[in-house]
Amino acid sequence: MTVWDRPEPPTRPVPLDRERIVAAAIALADEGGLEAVSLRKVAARLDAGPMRLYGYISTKKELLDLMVDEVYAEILPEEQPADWREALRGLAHRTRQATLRHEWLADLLGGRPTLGPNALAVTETTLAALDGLADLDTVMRAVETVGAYFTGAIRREIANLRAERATGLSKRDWQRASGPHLTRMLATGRFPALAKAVYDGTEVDAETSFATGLDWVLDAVAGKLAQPPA
Amino acid sequence: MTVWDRPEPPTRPVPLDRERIVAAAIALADEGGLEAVSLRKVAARLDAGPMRLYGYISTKKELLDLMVDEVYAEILPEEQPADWREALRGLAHRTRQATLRHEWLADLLGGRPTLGPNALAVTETTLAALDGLADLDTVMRAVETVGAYFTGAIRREIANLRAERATGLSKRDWQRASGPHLTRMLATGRFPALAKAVYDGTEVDAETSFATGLDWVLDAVAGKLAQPPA
DNA sequence: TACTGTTGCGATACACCGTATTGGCAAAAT
DNA sequence: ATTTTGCCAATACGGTGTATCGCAACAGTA
Repeated sequence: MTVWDRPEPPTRPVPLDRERIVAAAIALADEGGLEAVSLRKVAARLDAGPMRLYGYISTKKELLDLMVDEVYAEILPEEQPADWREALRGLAHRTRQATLRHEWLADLLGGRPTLGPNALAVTETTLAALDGLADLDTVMRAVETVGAYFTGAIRREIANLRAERATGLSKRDWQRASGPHLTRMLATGRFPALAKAVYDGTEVDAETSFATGLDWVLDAVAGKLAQPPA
Repeated sequence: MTVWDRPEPPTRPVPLDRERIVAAAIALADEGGLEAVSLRKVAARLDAGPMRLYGYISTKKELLDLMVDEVYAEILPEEQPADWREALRGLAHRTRQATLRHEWLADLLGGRPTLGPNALAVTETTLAALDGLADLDTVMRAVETVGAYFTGAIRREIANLRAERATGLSKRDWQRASGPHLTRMLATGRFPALAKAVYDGTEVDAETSFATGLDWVLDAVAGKLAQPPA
């Protein structure tokens, strides 16, 4: 009896933990989107039966929450930002970059309150950067307003990106590619302003558009933070 | 043989159309959320077999798109708004109200480019209200920035609302209700700014918070629209 | 060492999903 | 009256999340 035909021992089960499970789920999602994440596939990637996961996770929703919080670790700034504006701008851009790396995050962003440790840490450093600049309510509103902006902007950006990817081409050709549908609609003449926008609009790249809108919002916040509490 | 025991004729199949299908789907979603919408249940509500729907709809995603566009009909303003600010503010508030009536909309908002006729009509009147106030690129950025804000804000509001509903109580009791988890986290002292925010923060109602953030963003837009094109 | 209790894992099972395929039946056409 | 056509229902398939259950390996005790 040689070594190589000795029957495998029944595959000593590799010990599992949340980290490994979450990592496997993220890998699947990065490769095939959120819809490629099923408990069965996650388990298979860890050489385990599906039910095994329930020892570490109580539901699929919980797994999704853990995935999100894991990505928040990438969003946490390396050092406490210098001023509030840099803190908020950095947060927005890091969130955007993380979402470009993990597109599935766009489907989850803002869908549920983020209470994981990493998300809390992100919120903490953000609040700390704004501490004392105005009364608490104003600070909260500032953070939430900026957060609402970049959350929505990122979602839209990913949505457009996917649509372009699906039809195959850039927004310029998009009017044609997006099918007869839109073209026909615009041709009806019922949407003159929209037609002008589609045909005459400059194609701006997503990042600058994101950054510009962000600066607008930050300008607005600056104005409100400056005012003394009523 | 009397009338009432005459055997039913084999249930003359009610003729179907997209409208009825979409209406049934929306009704289901209003009652039980998006996860209550399955082609089987929609069909059942119309006394039809599931496969029957495929004569009018080619995929479930398409049905969801149709549902969204149907709600955009509620968002369309009744009359062309007077000025740009009112146009954008109204759009934001109507979208929010529609989402409060159809909470599932929050799960779909911003998830996909909206190309249905009603959504296009909404975009059209919005663009028309801003037409000529600045160069096209600036106008587009204005619309997109405001849209990103209220999209994100609405999603967060619904997410919080669901969380509160799940734990049962208001945000004030939420720190306790949200389970040992958050409380323990805050008690670690690793999140001083966040703890202060949670414990000392005023509870502001969602609508004013939404409106305030919106006004900030509109102020910012006003500043940019005022500037002459570079 | 023999036996027993416990624990954790795998297999099985259930209800449901979106959708492809098939077959029969009623209406329309010949 | 017969054939053809078009639509609808039924069936089927491969997937999903999760409850249940039985077994096998280990721990502790006599």
